Amino acid sequence: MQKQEHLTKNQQIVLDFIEKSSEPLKAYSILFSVKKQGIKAPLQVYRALDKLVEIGKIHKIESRNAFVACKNSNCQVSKATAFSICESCEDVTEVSNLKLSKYLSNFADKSGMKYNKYNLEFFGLCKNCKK
Amino acid sequence: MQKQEHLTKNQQIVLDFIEKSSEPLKAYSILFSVKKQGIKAPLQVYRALDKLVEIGKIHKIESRNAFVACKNSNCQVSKATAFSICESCEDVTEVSNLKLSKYLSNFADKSGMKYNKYNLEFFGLCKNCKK
DNA sequence: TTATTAATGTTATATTATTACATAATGTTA
DNA sequence: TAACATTATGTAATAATATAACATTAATAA
Ligand SMILES: [Zn+2]
Ligand SMILES: [Zn+2]
Ligand SMILES: [Zn+2]
Ligand SMILES: [Zn+2]
Repeated sequence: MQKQEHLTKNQQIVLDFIEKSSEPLKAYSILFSVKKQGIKAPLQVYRALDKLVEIGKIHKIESRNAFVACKNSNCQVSKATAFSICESCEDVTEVSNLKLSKYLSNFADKSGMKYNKYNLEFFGLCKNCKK
Repeated sequence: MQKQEHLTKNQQIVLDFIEKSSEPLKAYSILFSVKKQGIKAPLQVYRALDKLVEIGKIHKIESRNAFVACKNSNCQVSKATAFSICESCEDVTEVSNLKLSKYLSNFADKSGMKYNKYNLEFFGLCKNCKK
């Protein structure tokens, strides 16, 4: 039950741009950059972003209101995501750790709530910025 | 090395209001509600929120741009936070689980990055909404 | 006291995201 | 195919969230 094979034109334009970037991108900076490709309004970008998040091609870094391409081939849907964020240079990396994802996916606490999704953001200083 | 003992007037007004609420509150809804107490501008609310987050009295739910009072007496600073969020009724509960917090605080991956902070948000359906 | 830091008040503005509505493209079923 | 439903688009307007800039006052420290 794949979610969607074919991306529409706008979705592809936005995805291409995000995939080329080495850093998280904000919606309006994407908008500015894809104007030459015919995308004119915020809503066109937000709609593409929503869909790309839904199918797991990109993830939203909630604490930064920014978007990154999924670097983890396993993420077919954005339902179990973890990132490490450098508070100095704002570099963001998707954490891909099987033990962690298993631990969190199976996590259950006293609330009796069954979780079907999580997002985890780690903060610290990256190798470069630690020096 | 306590961070701050004494809250200023604005900080106290905002904190009181958040503590009374059973649900996460957004900055502008706080602003609207504390106008009768002399707080007039967004920045006054945002400054109070910033400080309250910094000293761990409240936490920001990043995926919702909303704020909740800390329910975990251990949180002196907002550096290791976890929440469960009902995607139906938007109820938010602070997860207080020693094993989880130890696991995440000690987490290290191949990136070699040392984390000094994290925020985790679980999503699902709460007991009520599951019925 | 003097200097320094932290908080405040106020206005304006920047940034992020959605509503509303009309239209077009695509997929499904008969 | 025709009829219908679903999904995506285009466009304009506006809502919601957050910060910059600057003047002033209060609290702390030397
Ligand atoms: Zn991913
Ligand atoms: Zn860094
Ligand atoms: Zn707490
Ligand atoms: Zn619920």
